Amino acid sequence: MIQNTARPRGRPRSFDETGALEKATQVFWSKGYDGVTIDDLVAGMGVGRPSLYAVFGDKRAIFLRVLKAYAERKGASAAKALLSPQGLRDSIAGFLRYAVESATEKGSAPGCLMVCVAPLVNDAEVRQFLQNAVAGGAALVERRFRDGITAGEIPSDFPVATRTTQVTDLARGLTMRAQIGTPRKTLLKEAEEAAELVLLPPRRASK
Amino acid sequence: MIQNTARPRGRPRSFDETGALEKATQVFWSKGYDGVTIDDLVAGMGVGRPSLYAVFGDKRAIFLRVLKAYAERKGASAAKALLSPQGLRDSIAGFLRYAVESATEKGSAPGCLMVCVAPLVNDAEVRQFLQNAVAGGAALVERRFRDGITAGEIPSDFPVATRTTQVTDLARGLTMRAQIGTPRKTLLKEAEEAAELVLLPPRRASK
DNA sequence: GGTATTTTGAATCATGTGGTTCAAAACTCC
DNA sequence: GGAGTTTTGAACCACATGATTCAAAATACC
Repeated sequence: MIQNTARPRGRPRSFDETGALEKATQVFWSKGYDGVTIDDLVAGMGVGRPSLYAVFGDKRAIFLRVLKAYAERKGASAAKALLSPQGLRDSIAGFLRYAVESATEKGSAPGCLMVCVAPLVNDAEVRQFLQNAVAGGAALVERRFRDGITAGEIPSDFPVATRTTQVTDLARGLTMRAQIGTPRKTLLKEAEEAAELVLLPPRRASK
Repeated sequence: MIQNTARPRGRPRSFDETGALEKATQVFWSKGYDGVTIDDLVAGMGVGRPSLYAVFGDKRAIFLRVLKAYAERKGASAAKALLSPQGLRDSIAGFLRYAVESATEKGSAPGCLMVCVAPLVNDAEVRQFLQNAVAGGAALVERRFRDGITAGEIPSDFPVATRTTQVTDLARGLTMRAQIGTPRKTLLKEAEEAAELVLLPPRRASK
């Protein structure tokens, strides 16, 4: 029998691993990648320096773990906002609203780790991860559009691919404006308007 | 009589002031604000350390000068793309194309100093400047829409304010995707599609 | 209780970084 | 050509930062 709750051998850790990573998220989020020092992480995560290196590795490794955990959480939330049973317009608006809300959350820094800070990190692995994450987000939106066609909410010749990148680009724009201090209320209104925009019927092919 | 070409008194400078600032632009652009060290600026600008401090001040002061010069140049170019004599759709598309082109220029880092890096700088004056610059850019777009109404290119009830922020948000989205490596060709196509989107006729008020 | 095992905090070290000093160099003016 | 003026490069300083070491502390196993 394997004891599932078996404690490991030596002195127990004084911190929670995933909890410390969440705190690290806040540190990177508020200071950017290059802006954080190891001392910032030590202070923010509540983990001693030697333990930090032993458990997580150096700054780059910590950021990668933070980024992946963050992407997973945000991806799940975005999927929930997008795919819960509701009309197409509510889905798209919900997606954009979620982007705005998480970028203007009280208690967190404004903006978004993946949209605003990660793209500036000069690291091949971060880049690669970001590109995949971006593609994943777009795939989610695209899927919702296709479901909308199946359900008859939009015509079958709706330009799904085009509108998908437009939704994500608009979300990026809203998020960046959150970063520079645009108030939540303004952005929420614009999220609704953006949803309406991308659902407008395309111009009929002329001739 | 004032001698306009009078050389100043002592040893002449070995660098061109505005030229050095342009080189500094590239340094900040490619490394971000927190990522650059004074040594990076010394190497990139071709200015000795003491001269750098004497003429420009510290890193923050240099960045502010760089940002202002950059904003002025880009603002002028954007205005040119937007307001040159052409149809409304070409104007909007030209604006978005310009955003993409300057964000994917060979020889410069990808992205945009004002859209991608400045928003992350944690400085009150930078923030204030950015907000003004953003408002100024939007005002330019809005003006073009209004001219379009006057010229009869769009109906007088066209939702100018809404579409204006959408154009700028889409531009931000395209620029951020340039930053993470989306190829110019893809983005240029999307710029055209974005211009088409924001010129679609709004839904008629129902009822 | 004693031993093995793991984590922790404090101290430590080498290096990177922001910023200054100072004598020599390169000019103009007389 | 000499005096006055400004810039320059090299050296320098204090401090922040990344990373490691090591004995003490806290636990499980026997």
